[in-house]
Amino acid sequence: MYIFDSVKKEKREFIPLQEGKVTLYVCGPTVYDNAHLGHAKSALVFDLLTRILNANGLNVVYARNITDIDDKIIKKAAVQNKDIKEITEFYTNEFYKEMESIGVARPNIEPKATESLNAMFEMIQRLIDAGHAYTTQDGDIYFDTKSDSDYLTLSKRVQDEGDKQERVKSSTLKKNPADFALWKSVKDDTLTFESPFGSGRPGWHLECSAMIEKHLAQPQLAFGVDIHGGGADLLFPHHENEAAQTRCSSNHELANYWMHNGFVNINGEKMSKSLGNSFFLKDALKEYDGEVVRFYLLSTHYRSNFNFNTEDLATAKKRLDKIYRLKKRLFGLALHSDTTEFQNNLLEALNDDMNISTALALIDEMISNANEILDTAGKHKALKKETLSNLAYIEKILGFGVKNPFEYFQFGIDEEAKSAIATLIKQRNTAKEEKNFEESDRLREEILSFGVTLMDTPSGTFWEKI
RNA sequence: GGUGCCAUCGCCAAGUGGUAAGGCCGCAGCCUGCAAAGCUGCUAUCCCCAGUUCAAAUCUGGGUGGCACCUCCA
Repeated sequence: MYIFDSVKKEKREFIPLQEGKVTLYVCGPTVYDNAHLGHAKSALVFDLLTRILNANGLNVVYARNITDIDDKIIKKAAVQNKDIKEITEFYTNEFYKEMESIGVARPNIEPKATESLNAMFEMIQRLIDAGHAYTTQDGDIYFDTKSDSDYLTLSKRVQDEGDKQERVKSSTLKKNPADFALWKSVKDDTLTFESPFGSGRPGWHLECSAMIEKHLAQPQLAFGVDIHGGGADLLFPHHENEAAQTRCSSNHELANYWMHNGFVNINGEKMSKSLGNSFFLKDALKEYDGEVVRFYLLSTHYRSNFNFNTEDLATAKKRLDKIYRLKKRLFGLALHSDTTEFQNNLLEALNDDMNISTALALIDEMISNANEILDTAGKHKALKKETLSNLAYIEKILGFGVKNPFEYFQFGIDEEAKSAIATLIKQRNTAKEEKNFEESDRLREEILSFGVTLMDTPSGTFWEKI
């Protein structure tokens, strides 16, 4: 398998630190609001990565954190006049539910900042002892970026002392504008923790380093984890700072491979609070099955910038529909076959830095071939076996086609409408038997008004949500 | 201002030295009572200019046009 390492900026063959095992850490959400499409994209990308690694016979230990200590959370709690914990628990659950709806499996480990404080304290102490951190007069503790000669080697930024730094009105007590907080001494009591350094709260960058050390790292290895991932915006300063913390407090570098997924834009613009164009996952899920959203967000290479729009989402649905129609065609059959050439090719494509486009092209080709043969030789048992096996493989490795195909095509149609449609179909079939096509066409128009389409097949008349 | 990324058919999107995958849309046909679905066929020389090479969408240089990060951010 090959992975593009966004720090070395090249595609590298993936060789795990320990044979047969992979440690993966991905920066998770700060739980103060619902997940937007960007969160979904990131979760989806690393869900896919995990599946591919598994398919290669590797045992993946995947950790994704929940940041439940943050100024934004405090603000939200204040605005809504709610308890901090109420906010974080609510949005953590929302996150889990939303991720589940797009087929993202839960990571093995989901550490929370509030549950990892001791690990952070230990790391701060070691940084202080080693001369990499200092305490200011007002009790804040900063990482001394000047003390790390490898600082900025990750993002390959040029240290500039110039006026650029001036625009950030940071604490004048910092030795260097680039220094970042490990511990913020806070006097208010909204969200503070007792520590050996007094009361306050930890800096954001610290939690990831500490969690990796606590849950995934082994001191004897050259890196804390095999793969560290996150959104492209995290490379600097977040990952740069994480890397510095780990480098200076332990005897190894943080990660062997770095992976950063591209951004999701809305109509060509970055999603942001200030632009007011955030697109929440839950809104997309009102219109489309979660798997359609999954398919759409995954259908473009993970490193590319992704421009979200509803037209392309609808197009993605049409492509996913083809998988489900083939599944519907073979519904109820329980046949098995050995690994097929298609499956080998699919994995090979995904092993090349997750080349999803090639993978989807292979799937389309497989579907076409299967449909063609099924059209002409309906009793082709060997092909059916092979096709079912291929569909099962697609489900497992990509998470496409996991639902009951009939239910999939009925997304958004309520029970009342369903029974009404069923009645009308019966009436129409009667009319058809009587060769009363005028009446059957009239009934079809009536059925279509439910926003569905009809298909007459040898095994009966079916409808699908358009 | 600094750093980096990108520019391929109407739209989405692979390919990164060997002569342009795939999907959507469109057109023609098969199938169908008619449809829908499915199937078949058809549709680009890769932003511009110059260079390297037997050979470039792919490498180099120069343009033009987008975008991202440098501040919390997936």
